This record gives sequence, structure tokens and C-alpha cells, in this order.
Amino acid sequence: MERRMEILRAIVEDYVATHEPVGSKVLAARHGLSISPATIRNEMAALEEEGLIIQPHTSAGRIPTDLGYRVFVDRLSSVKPLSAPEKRAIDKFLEGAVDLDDVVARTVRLLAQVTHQVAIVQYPSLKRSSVRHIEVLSLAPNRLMLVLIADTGRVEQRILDLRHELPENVLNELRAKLNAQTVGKKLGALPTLLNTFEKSFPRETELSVSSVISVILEMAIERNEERVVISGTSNLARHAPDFNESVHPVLEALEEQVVLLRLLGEAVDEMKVRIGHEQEDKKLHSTSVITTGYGPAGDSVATLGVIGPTRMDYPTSMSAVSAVARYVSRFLQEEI
Amino acid sequence: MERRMEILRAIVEDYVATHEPVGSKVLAARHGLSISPATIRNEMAALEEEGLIIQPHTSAGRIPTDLGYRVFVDRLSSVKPLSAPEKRAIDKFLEGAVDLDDVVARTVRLLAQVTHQVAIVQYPSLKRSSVRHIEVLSLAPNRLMLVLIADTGRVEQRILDLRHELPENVLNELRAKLNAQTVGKKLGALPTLLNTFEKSFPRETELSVSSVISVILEMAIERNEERVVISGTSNLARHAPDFNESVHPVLEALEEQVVLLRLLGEAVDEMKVRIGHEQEDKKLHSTSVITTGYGPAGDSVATLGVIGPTRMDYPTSMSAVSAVARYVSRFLQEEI
DNA sequence: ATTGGCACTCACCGGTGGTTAGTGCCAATG
DNA sequence: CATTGGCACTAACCACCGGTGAGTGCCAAT
Repeated sequence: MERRMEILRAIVEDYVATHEPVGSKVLAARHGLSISPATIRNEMAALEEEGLIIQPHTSAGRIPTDLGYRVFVDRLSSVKPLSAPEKRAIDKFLEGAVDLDDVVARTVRLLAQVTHQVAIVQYPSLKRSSVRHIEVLSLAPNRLMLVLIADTGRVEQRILDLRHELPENVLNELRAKLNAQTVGKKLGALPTLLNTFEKSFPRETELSVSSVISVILEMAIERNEERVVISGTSNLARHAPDFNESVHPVLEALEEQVVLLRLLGEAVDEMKVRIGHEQEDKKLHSTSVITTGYGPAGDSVATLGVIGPTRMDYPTSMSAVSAVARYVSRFLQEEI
Repeated sequence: MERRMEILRAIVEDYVATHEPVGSKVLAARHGLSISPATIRNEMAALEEEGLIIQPHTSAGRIPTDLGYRVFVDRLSSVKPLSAPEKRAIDKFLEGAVDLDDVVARTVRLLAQVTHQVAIVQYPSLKRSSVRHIEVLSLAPNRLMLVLIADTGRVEQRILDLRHELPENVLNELRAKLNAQTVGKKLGALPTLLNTFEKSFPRETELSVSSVISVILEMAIERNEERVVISGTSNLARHAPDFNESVHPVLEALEEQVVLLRLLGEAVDEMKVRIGHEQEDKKLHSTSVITTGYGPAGDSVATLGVIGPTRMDYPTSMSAVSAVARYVSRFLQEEI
């Protein structure tokens, strides 16, 4: 069985490199297999029997099936470490990012660049971050601005019009109490933490305070909490021409936030690879997705990854994804 | 001359609708021109002479040249008003946007949707906005967070580590003075406004204050001040197949911020149309760009627009672009 | 000035045959 | 008995070919 798997690996690697069905002859020649084409043919017939490879048509070589890639990824590939220049490139790229937007934007471009794939990066989830600070500003007599700053550097703000003016000292008290109660706590916990908050304020301000609280909760539990950015879509077209025809549905899928979010899934630490038809979304059946969680201090607050044709270079892409996730996690922890 | 232009218009409209070279016969039939194909042929020869149309090959119909489109746009097209449902769609789409990010994101998606083109929206330029508020927060003894809020709703923030701690009362004074001096002023004017600001503080805090100021200026004059978002790239592929082959360079171009910014240009009120080779960027020679400025209270603080194949429906696209710009301007003014 | 007629051009389509990469099978071999 | 060389077979690919049709430019007639 060992040899058969060796042949599968050779087929995958060759196919990924050339994008052409690989026949028994080139396989014998290009790879150091000291067996004849005829033997390889026998083995290939067996691999086809097992559903790991197929022939696009009778007189052509073989290409891996989704299942073939799966076996390759699970059992045959070793993670390829990044080259020194690549590591330096990653370092350089993040260097000098000024705020979270900047970090995320740089990360997604970086990832697209090193993998030559379409990169997807999710903003650190608000729900899973902690409160760093809550600020209450008075813009005009009846107009407040609320600013919620998370430990991931993410900042949300909302304008709020009040029916009744809140005096300066109440504002100060509000600010102080809010921060005292929430700083360091998970945003997901805010509803519980603040559910009787307004009770501690004088009767006549209770209503205003309560509307402040509801806006804060809105910010914390926002549907828009899951923001996603994407880069490198032109890499899709690069893998022309046979991938080209199917490029439109993929682009379409990538424009729907919902699809992207399902793609990224819940943030988990281990790397996940989904290959071709393992994907729920029909439009993405010709693509594979590699994702992994990232976040400061090793607990994943968001997911990033790449998406590309099933015939991608898995070892390299996987190591790039994991490396970028590591770097950006460290960066988040130290800088922002 | 009148008739010849009428023929040009018919050619453009027909070609845009069918995406196929249009011959003299269909032209006579489909449009209400009461002249024979032969006459049309004569006129077409003249139009070709003038460089307004060409034949892709000898035995084919004619298609407009870039110049032909130019004449069409400048002299032959009337702005097509939006339908009532479209107007309602625009209203609905912006309804309920919670912050600037949200407004911009919704706008760009809206624009892509109504035009079926690739939409580009620039964030309100910081330089041209005014200061609504500057906040100075103490996160930790030596750690400040500076928040700059513009009247367009745009918020920038930076973390700043100080060498020496600033006492609470200095912070308060700093905050008060900063706001007193800057609120309502253009961000572009900040360098002048603040250039001797630290002088009014006690000697021992002058250094810290001065580093605060430099960070604020950095935020205001940021290279990243020009953020651009884009949507609807899948619409590029929709215009398959003949546009499809050239889709890759376009996608590539659209990924470079620099190119996008040059595309959008300085924010000006009138609508601009650049057609095919009128574009500097070689990669975009097969595309046209429609842009217009937008911003609260009628002064343009940023640009938005669409990009699509030169053979696009200019009247409809132009009216959509201008309508969306109007709506979002009004929205910015009222809501955020 | 407009128009019908006509010869001409060239993309497009379907069919044809030669070439080639690659296979499956089989008999020979160590 | 696994391995291998030999061989017939298949189907994609390509270049070529002739027929068809859309569309033109030109010219003579109105």
C-alpha cells in the first residue's frame, strides 16, 4: 500500500504543478520511482477503483478527486516551512500598522500575496473580545456619542439623541460606573452585567441612562459584528483558463457576507481544510478553503484563511495560512 | 449631420443592448429610421471616417469606438430618470445604517446592485472634513488613546505610549483646550492651528503634550486617509464572454489602492466619465469609469462611482451614480 | 441624395483525417 | 507472482476544407 500512496502523492504534486492530467510515463520519469509505467498503470487502476483519482476522458492521464486531495492532505503532506525571505516579508508587512483596520487590511493583502490565492480575514469578533474602555461624550446638549473600545483594538461608536439633557455630573458618573463594571469583561457578558445598571441612577435620569445602555448593548451584540475583508480576487482569474469559466459563481459567492462567514465558521484554533464538494455551497464546489483561528494570547477571536481551486498547493498554502495567523496574533497582542 | 448622429446613437444603443456588431439592415429595421440600409451604409462609412465607429472585421457590422462613446455621452444621451421602485430601493438600502462604516458598505453594495457594475466608494476624506470632537483617554498610567471624530462620522483612533505620566488635571486641560481650538475646523487646517499648542503647557509636560499633538496630526494627515471600498466584482465576469478574457488585468488593477484613488481623482461636484483609452492605466483600457463627488451639505468630501466595460449603458449608469451620490450625501448630513 | 442590385470578403460551422498521449490487456520474464 | 515490454485501441487535438450567411462597398438608376 505504501507504494500506491507514493504514487498518489506524485500524481497530486505533479498535477498541482502542471495543471495537466498526469500519465504513467511522465510519472515514472519525473519522480524517482524506480518502477515501470506499466506497473504504475496497474496501481493507478487500483487508485481509480478506490475513488482517489479519475480520468477526465479515456485517453488522458489521471487527476486527483476531492477524496484524493483529502487523503493527500491528511496523510501524505508534510508542512512546508516558510523560506526566510517569506518570513521577513511577513514581518515587514505588518510593521507600522497604525490601527486595527490597518492591521486587518495589511494581513489580508499579505495573505493573498504569499499564497497567490484569495485571502479572507475576519475582524476580531466583538463578542469574544473584552472591553478596554467605554467613553461617553457629549456632542451637543441632547446628543451623546458612545465609543466602545475592545482589547483587540476594535472601536465601535454610535451617536445617540436623548429626549432629556443629562447634566455633566451624571455623565461623569455614568462613564465611571460603566467602566468600573465592564472593563476587562467579555463583550458577550455585557447584557448580564448591565441588566439592572440604570437602577442605580436617580429616577429622572433613569430613562436616558437606560437608552444609553441599550445602545451599548446594540454595539456589543451587533449583527454587523462579523466583518470580513477579502483580497486577491484577481488570483482567481490567474488560474485560467479551465478554472476561468467557473470563476463567476465563485466571485458571486465571495460577495455574500453570509457565505463568507459560513466559510470561516466559528473561530477554532486548529487549521481546517475543506476540499471541493466537502463545501456546503454549490458555487464553491470547485474550490478548497483553508482556515485557522487567530487572536491575541492564543485564544482565537476570529478566523482567517484562503480560498482557491481544489488543485492548489496545499502544503505551502497551509503553512502560509498558519504562519500569517501566528504573526498577526502576536502583533495584535503586542501592538494595538 | 443630424441624421448621422442619430445613426451613431442607434448603433451605440443597439450594441450596448445586444453586445454584437450592428449592421445596416437591423439598424434600418429595429430603429424607426425611415431610410434604406444602403443610405445607412453610406453614413456609416462617414462615421468610420470620423473615427466614431469601426468594423471588427470586413464582413461584420460596426461597433462604436471610444470616441464614438464619448460623442454619445457628451451630445446624444439624455439622463434617464430612475424608476420609482429603484428610488425606493435606494432609500430602503441606506435606512438603518448605524455608523459610517455601515453607510459606506451599504452604499457600495447598493451602487453595485443598481448598476450591475463594479462600484467604488471612497471614504469621506479626512482632510476635507471638520473636527467634531477630539477625545483623550487614559488607558493605563503611561498609555493614552486618542480619538478623532470628524463631522462625516469618520473616527480615527491611536494608542500612544508616553515616557512620563500625565496627571489627570493636565489631561483634562489638554482635552478642553484641544477641543476649544479645533472643533468645527477643517482637519487640513490642524497643523497650522496646533503648531505652537504645547507652548501653553507647563515646561515638564511640554514633551508629552507635543507627542500627543504629533499623533493627532498623523491621524489627520494620514496616507491611509484615502480609504476605498469596492463591490460587485462578480459583475465583471457577468459580461462574459468577450469581456471575460480581459477580466484578469482589470481585477488586478482594482486591487491596487493607488489605481483606485487615481481613478476616483479629486472629489469634484460634477460627474465625470472616462472612456476606455482616456484612462491612464493600460489595464483599464477596455473599461469606462463614471465618478462623482459626494458629501454632506453639497460640498464634496469624497468620490464614488462605477467601473464597467466601455460598452455599458451610460445613461442609466450615470443617473444611478448621481442618484446614489445625492442620497448618500443627504443621509450623511442628516443621520451620522 | 437615395436606393436597389451585385460582387466580394470573411467569420463561422461541420466534417474529415492524421497525430499523439495515454490507456488496458496480455504474454513473457526473473 | 509481481513486474515489465509490447501492442491494439481510444479520444482529444489540430489543421484543413468547403459551404453558408451576414454584411459591406461600389455603381448605376431613380
